[in-house]
Amino acid sequence: MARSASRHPTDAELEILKILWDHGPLGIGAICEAVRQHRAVATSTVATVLGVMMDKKQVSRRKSSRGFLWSARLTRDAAADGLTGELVDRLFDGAGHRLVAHLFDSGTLSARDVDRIQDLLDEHRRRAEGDSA
Amino acid sequence: MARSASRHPTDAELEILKILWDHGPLGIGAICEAVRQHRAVATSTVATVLGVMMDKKQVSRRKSSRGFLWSARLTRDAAADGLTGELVDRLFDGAGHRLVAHLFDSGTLSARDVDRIQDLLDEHRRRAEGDSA
DNA sequence: ACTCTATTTCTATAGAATTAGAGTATCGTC
DNA sequence: GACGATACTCTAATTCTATAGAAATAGAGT
Repeated sequence: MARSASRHPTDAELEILKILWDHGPLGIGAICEAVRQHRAVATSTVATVLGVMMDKKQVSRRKSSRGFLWSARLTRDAAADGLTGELVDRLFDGAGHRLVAHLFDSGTLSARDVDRIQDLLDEHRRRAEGDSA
Repeated sequence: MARSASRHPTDAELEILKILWDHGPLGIGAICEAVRQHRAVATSTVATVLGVMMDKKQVSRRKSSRGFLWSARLTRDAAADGLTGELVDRLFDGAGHRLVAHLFDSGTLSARDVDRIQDLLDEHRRRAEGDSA
């Protein structure tokens, strides 16, 4: 079988990555347990996905007394970068502000979201000035 | 779950949608021409994708003298909503401001992007005040 | 009307993602 | 040291996407 692939995590991969990001190194039993909070899945399914993720270097593993302990190797930020960048490229021709504009227009942002964005903006500006000074 | 994953446009579909959004109703020849600005593609390939898109109700068509004229039926905003929402759900647990936070942190925003976002924010605030006044 | 060519429809392929069954290995316990 | 539970590997079926060849169809021009 040819298991090479695309640079971004798929749905199944992302589901597992989130679990590993939130709850450190885990055995496959614990991973399955976490997935089963949301849906039924066979252990072998998770194992297969983990194998693919090893090939893609999204996870690493170390031997423990009982099987392996699995960890995320692709960081949350790196994944977010890749997936966000992909979206911006695919839909907004690479212009990040157009994604933000869409968020404002679509009404998916709460008032609190807007406040937080102002804070982010202020901090971003402050840092930019500090760098150039 | 038996995901019929086609809630959102795929890459090939999005490529065609963008062309139709930008240049109104087009015949298949013109669509192919536009795609071929970027890459080689067979006419039958585009036709097949258009057929799938008809099934998914992403496009409509009307008879013209020569074949059909194809139009986008899924709007740009609706597609952006769907794809952006999917990303926010998948990666940021539904919190839009976290997507924006990531954009700031990742350095993918230019200084001009930041300025534009401030404008968007100001306008958003103005509108919100206007509504409540 | 007949041919040329653009278009449409039908069928097929390869690759990927997702899923899981069956078999094998191994740890922990009695 | 045998046994049961857990974990790992191998193989495989299914579905979706992207792709295009071949055949059928239908304007357009002479």
